[in-house]
Amino acid sequence: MQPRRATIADVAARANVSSATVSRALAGNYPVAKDTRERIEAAVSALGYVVNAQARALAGQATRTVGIIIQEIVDPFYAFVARGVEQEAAVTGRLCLVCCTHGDPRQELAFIDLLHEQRADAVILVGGAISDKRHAGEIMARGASLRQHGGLLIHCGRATPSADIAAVEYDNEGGAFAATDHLITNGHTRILYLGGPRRMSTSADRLAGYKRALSSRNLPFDPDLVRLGAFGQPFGHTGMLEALDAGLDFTAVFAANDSTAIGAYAALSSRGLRVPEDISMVGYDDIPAARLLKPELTTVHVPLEEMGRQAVRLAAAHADGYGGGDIRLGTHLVLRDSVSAPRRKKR
Amino acid sequence: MQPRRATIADVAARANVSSATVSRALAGNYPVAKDTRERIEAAVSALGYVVNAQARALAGQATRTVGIIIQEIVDPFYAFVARGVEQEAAVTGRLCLVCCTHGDPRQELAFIDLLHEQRADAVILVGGAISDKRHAGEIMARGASLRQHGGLLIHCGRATPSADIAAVEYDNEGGAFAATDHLITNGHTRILYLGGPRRMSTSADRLAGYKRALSSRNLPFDPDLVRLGAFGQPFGHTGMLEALDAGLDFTAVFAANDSTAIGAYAALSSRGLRVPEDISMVGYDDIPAARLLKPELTTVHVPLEEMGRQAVRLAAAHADGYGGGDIRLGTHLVLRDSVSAPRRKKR
DNA sequence: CCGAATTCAGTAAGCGCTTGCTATCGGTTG
DNA sequence: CAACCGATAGCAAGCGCTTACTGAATTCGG
Repeated sequence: MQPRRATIADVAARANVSSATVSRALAGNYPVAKDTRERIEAAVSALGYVVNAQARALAGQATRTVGIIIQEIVDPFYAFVARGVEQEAAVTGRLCLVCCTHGDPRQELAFIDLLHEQRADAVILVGGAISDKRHAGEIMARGASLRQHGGLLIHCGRATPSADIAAVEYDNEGGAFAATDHLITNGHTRILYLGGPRRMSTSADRLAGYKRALSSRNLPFDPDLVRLGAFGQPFGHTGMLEALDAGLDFTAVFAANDSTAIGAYAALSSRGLRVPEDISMVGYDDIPAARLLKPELTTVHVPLEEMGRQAVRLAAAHADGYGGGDIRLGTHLVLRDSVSAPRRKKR
Repeated sequence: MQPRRATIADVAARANVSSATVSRALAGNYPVAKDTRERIEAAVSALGYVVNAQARALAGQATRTVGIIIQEIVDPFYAFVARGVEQEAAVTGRLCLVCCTHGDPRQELAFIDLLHEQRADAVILVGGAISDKRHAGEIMARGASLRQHGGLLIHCGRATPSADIAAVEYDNEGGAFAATDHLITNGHTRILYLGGPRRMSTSADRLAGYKRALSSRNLPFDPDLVRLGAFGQPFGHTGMLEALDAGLDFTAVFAANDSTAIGAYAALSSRGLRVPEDISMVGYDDIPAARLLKPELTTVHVPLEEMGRQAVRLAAAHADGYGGGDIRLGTHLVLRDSVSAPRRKKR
């Protein structure tokens, strides 16, 4: 049906040279006489020739491809990391494959395999993982296999269980510490920790920071003030409502991430409670929506894009044979308007 | 350095069969004795064999890949389309390459070429384009080339200038008409049209809907009430401020998209004006942030994800030889809280 | 004016996988 | 009992491109 796609041989024939010469003229990595080059270029455009990346890759060139595996492309947390990856990939002349697991760990494994088959220079795994021994084992095996074959598995903001897996981390626990400490500094002593899945490293680290802040100020840790469930608006809403209905005594809430805070805001407002007059709140991640909230949300900034960029740099370094070590980026609290001193004489 | 990557030949040797048999056992599209299959599977895992997608593609298999070209991955408008594409791609067993142009038309062309080289089944171009004859010509040429080679260029929410380019559109003008009409129904006669780049089809269509609504109600069109500039929060903010400072007489604003509306909200609030008591507002796109605003934004819903899905279906149909026609989806107004009747005796 | 360096082009051997065709073998038929 | 058949397996020809090697001009130092 379609006219057979032009190959390098067709171009060569039309330009009266050998295919080797065409290849070299196209790659530009070998001297080719100007006259010859022009004839080749003419033939290329006359034929509408488009090189076949597959064939090129097969014949020994690197694929110049990185894969990124995230949960959700519309979730700003992942989107920003992806943007960093995409940016840096473009800068280093690579293509970027984006895969979304929608939270399914098996998908995660399947995508790693897929990207391995695609001979991606690196596959970047973003975000916390459920803490599951078996799954971690599967991941490790793939990390080893990838590395053995010249590729690289990179964890981005996820605990790294193996030397075969590179990592770009951020100071998750430290951010949580800072956030909690800020609340304490403002006079809060009863702080609700709201949201985040139970068995996920990201959650666990944030909770750890919260606890450490409490204890470093000699405040008691009250397990009742920890309401775990999930990241995200829905849980933020219901979780907040439940905390309120349970008659818990608290003057501030540390939301496990900004989305959770958004849900919590709504819940509070539906009960006629104001932020920060009645309840102070801090979030985590510093997604753009944090500034859309009224009052604007005080939250912990995570260098999402930069993490993505660093991951690709790691990949590039690895591909070039430099063995860069793991990377750890800082987080910091962004002060906005959702925190104030607790009301006197609460009740 | 690394142990040479195992090939199908290695597996074949270890399993005492020919590479053809291994290939067939792996593909599962040809009878292979159970015993043989098992030996092959054992060899595969013993060797840690991973098929080479490049070689497979070269040897005649389709690449099962779609490419999507968007401006910005963190912009919800694009992210939702991308999500639809990604979802449907996953369902049909395809890989999805995401490329971001950051608004540079040359990047757009470069990415089309890149994806063509990758032999993507389809390349999906999302969002309005600047209206530039020359650029449109370049795109058309690539659309033709792609189609000639068995691929397909698909425009998603962008005017389609050529029969070689497939399209998934949405009723952009109709949505704008509905939004404006809604404002008029609520008693507004002086409506500010705010935002959107000058020479972009998306902008133009929305403005056209605005004008048609006006004229269908016999209201005069006042060019002063049209403030074009760009999509996005920054312009929404400055544009709104300028309109206010110019002493323009209006009681409602139709923001070219939700981001613009977000900026406009902020500008209004910084001048002590309330929505909708002082000024009513409608947006366009219905991104999640529209519900984060207070009051929640009345806006036009665009079936972003569905557009992405449809685009991939179109691609799949094309790859299978069915020539599906272009697709056009509807839009509808989502009523929330940002519109009310204009204040009596304005001044 | 000669051997050596330099420039440019061609030959051909793969890269790893799929697949059309052929070959083998233990039954089936009529 | 011979012609056949279905189920399996192997052979070998590519898919389109890169890249050692080689070879032939051309240029250049001395």
